[in-house]
Amino acid sequence: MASDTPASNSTASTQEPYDASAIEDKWYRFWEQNGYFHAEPAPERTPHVIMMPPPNVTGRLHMGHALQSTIQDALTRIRRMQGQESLWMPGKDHAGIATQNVVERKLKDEEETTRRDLGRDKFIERVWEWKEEYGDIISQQMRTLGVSCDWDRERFTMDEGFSRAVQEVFVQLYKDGLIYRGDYLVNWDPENQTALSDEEVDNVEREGSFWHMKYPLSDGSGHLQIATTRPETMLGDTAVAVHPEDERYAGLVGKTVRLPLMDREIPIIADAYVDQSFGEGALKVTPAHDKNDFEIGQRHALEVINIMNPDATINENGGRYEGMDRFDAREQIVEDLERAGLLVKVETIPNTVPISSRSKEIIEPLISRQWFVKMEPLAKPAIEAVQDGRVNFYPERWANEYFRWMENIRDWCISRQLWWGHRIPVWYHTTADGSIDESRDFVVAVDRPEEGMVQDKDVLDTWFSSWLWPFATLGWTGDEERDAANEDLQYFYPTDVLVSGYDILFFWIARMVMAGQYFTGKEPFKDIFITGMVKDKHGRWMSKSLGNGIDPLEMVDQYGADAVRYSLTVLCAQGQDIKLDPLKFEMGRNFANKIWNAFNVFGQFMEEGTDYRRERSFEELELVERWMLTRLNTAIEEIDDAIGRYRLNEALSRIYDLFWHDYCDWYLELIKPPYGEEMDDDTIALAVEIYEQLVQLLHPFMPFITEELWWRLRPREESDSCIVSDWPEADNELIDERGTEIFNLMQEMISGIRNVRSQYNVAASKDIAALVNLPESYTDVAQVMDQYAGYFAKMARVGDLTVGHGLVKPDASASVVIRRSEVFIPLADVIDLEQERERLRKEISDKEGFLKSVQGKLANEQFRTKAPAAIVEKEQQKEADAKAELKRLRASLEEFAAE
RNA sequence: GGGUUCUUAGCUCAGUUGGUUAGAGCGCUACGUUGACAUCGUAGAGGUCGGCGGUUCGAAUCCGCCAGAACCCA
Repeated sequence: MASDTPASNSTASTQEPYDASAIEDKWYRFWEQNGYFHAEPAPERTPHVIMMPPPNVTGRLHMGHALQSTIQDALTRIRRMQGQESLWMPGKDHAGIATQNVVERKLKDEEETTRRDLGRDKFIERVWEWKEEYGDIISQQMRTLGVSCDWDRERFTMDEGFSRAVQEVFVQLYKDGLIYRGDYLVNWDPENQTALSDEEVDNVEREGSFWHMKYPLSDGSGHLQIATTRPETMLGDTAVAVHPEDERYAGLVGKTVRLPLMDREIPIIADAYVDQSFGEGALKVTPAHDKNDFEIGQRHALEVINIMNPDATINENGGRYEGMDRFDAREQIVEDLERAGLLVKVETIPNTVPISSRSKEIIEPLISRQWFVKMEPLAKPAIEAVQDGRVNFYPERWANEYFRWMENIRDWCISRQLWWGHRIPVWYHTTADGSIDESRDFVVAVDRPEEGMVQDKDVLDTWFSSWLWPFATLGWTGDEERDAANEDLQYFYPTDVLVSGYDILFFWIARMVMAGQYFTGKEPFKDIFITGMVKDKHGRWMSKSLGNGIDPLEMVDQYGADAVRYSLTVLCAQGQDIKLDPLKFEMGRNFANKIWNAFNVFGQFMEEGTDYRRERSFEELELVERWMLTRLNTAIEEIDDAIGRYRLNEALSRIYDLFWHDYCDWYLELIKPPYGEEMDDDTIALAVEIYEQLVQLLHPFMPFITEELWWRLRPREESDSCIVSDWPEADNELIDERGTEIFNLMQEMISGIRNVRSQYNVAASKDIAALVNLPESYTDVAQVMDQYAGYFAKMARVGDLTVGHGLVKPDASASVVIRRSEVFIPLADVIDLEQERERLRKEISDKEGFLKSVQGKLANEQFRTKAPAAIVEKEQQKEADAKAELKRLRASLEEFAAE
């Protein structure tokens, strides 16, 4: 079964730094070929399902993908190790405009041809060819990150079944009265010549000109002054509006003005929409080219004159400006107005301009016949789902954004004048010459209802397919019986958590909730984990134009996939954006190197092919071993808890700390045999056992190196693998509280001794003596410290340790005070009395400050009565400790003073 | 104009329900290479938690106002 033989448990220790590139590809192939990523309905297990936000087929891996994939993979791997049937469903989005643009550009560059030259069918064929050739690049790139998604189930929004589901959905919504067709003002992208939804338009603040011009009154009694940022739209003006309460214009309402350049008479109307204080207080009304004007036009039954062609040139309604581009026409019109003496002034003002998020072209509002989804009925239950906690946002605050959008929702323009996408399932009768017969009703149906009918030429918004992603990927058809018999759908849906960035909260996440509820009756996921966005190190968006992008593949190449994953995860805190400096990947690389080398500490003593595990009672373990197990088992609970709250950075930091600062810095240092001696098998056994659990805890985050190391720990079954090993469980039997307290005290003493050594520049190789003076009551502590005097020797080069009660401080010794205990370090040959006095004075002064703050609290009657007893007790303990320490510190100082 | 978030060590940032004179990584200083790791170790310096007020026995944490930054929506 295993097609790629894993490494033997080679224990050969290496002196080389860890080289990620040497192992990562191997393990990915191993996992994939052994089917570990694949999930199947398994009634005896609980499923865990994540739907990968499908990247565009045109996509290349960027840091945002890397971050989100890493998080999804970590969650998927954790649940898999916890025994759930963990499905991470990958796929890709056909990305209508983006893909069409890419192929059009290619046609132009390579063949100097256009889609129109080719014709629709040929063009679509070419897009499919392109998709086959290049559409898989991002999936290949994602593999380098180690993603464990179920590639066997990979779906594409244009797959046959998926496409059919999209059409079914359209038909159903139409039948339910939630889809309608109409002539409305839409966001028109002149570059792509298609309508866009409101969400695809970015409002960008720019500096713009504000032209003030005169509209002469028809009766010759003067003129009205009007200001606009888009003078060319005047060609389509059909009224001038003033505020009904504006006294300046009270007498003018009902009169008409003569529209300059067009020589057309248009009425002066009163409408409360007009802002009296803005500009001149008089508004030119162009119902065909402005959203607000459109509404004013409806209220006053104004004529609607469209002056623009789909390519944003002026059409036949624009008089002599016909054929000019909108911006050329603007210049010409301004010039003509000036020549006619009708231009009053030009101001420069900040102006919000709508930009197509696709082409970056300025959007033109245009009256156009399009298909819309009525959103309000869909929004209502989607709001309730979040209110009722059936769907939860992490972090919670995103719920507010969601509500705000949902509550102010506007109908969704879903038709696009593109060729690449799901064709709208609407059919028209034709006349004898083949053109659409407008006198007969259209038919909405997935399949051609009648020979000779033609299908609507437009396609649907890409998001109209991706909002079905959570269930359409599982084969949903909309047919109740068939869906009930669909095991995948029944088992895996609804899903558990969606991981995505806030940039597509409205486009996609919110709409998925709606679609899930409407078509399946269930919310598509329980949790929504919103990540921050990856920015450059100055906090700017990464973009091609700025050239500030950091290529994840390059980083993987340089630091290793595990390192990239580590750093991204640790930096991803609670929805904050990540300001990424490539140097951050050193954190991950260094950590990988650390654990790699840590293996050698015991690995060098291991014999190949030996399973060192053995039964030993907890009580008979060495102190540091019991302490390490206590740390581990305490940490596991905290790690599980953090994961449950989607605080992966916390969980991972905890593992890092445990591995580096507990396991490496203390545990390994203390179990190391003296130079030239062997490590005994019992010690190896436990070191391996703990190391294995650490490696497992780390595996979801750094899968490659942990898989490699896992295999080196002992002989494994071929069918086994770290990726499917059992997630460590906290064991309360393996906690030694008293031992841990004593060990902690020893740690503090060792730190103190090291501090003294460092202060007096005692050579690292020089042995020193130390006397540990303990309170009378610490009989067990004295016994343990005596027993483990070796720890002081190893960690602080204390060659001669005395442990006892009531010990007298030797002359010329430094002292370290820890609560009620102290350590004397005789340093006759090196000690500098004045320096030691200074050190003690500083400690005394620090401690006094501390004591003062504690006593301040305790002196407060309110604190004693109102604070919880446990808190008060804690403060009392602190006071007692501080007093004891001060007493000893002062005594030491006095001794020196006497010398 | 409305909303959200952020402001903590030189830099980048953690800090769950308010309760140790605040933590990490990097950087900095000193020392260190008789074998796990210099992608390292040991020790250390460095912060009145943006400002002002309030609530509270107690505030980096909760509330209000102000200043600055970013984003979303109009």
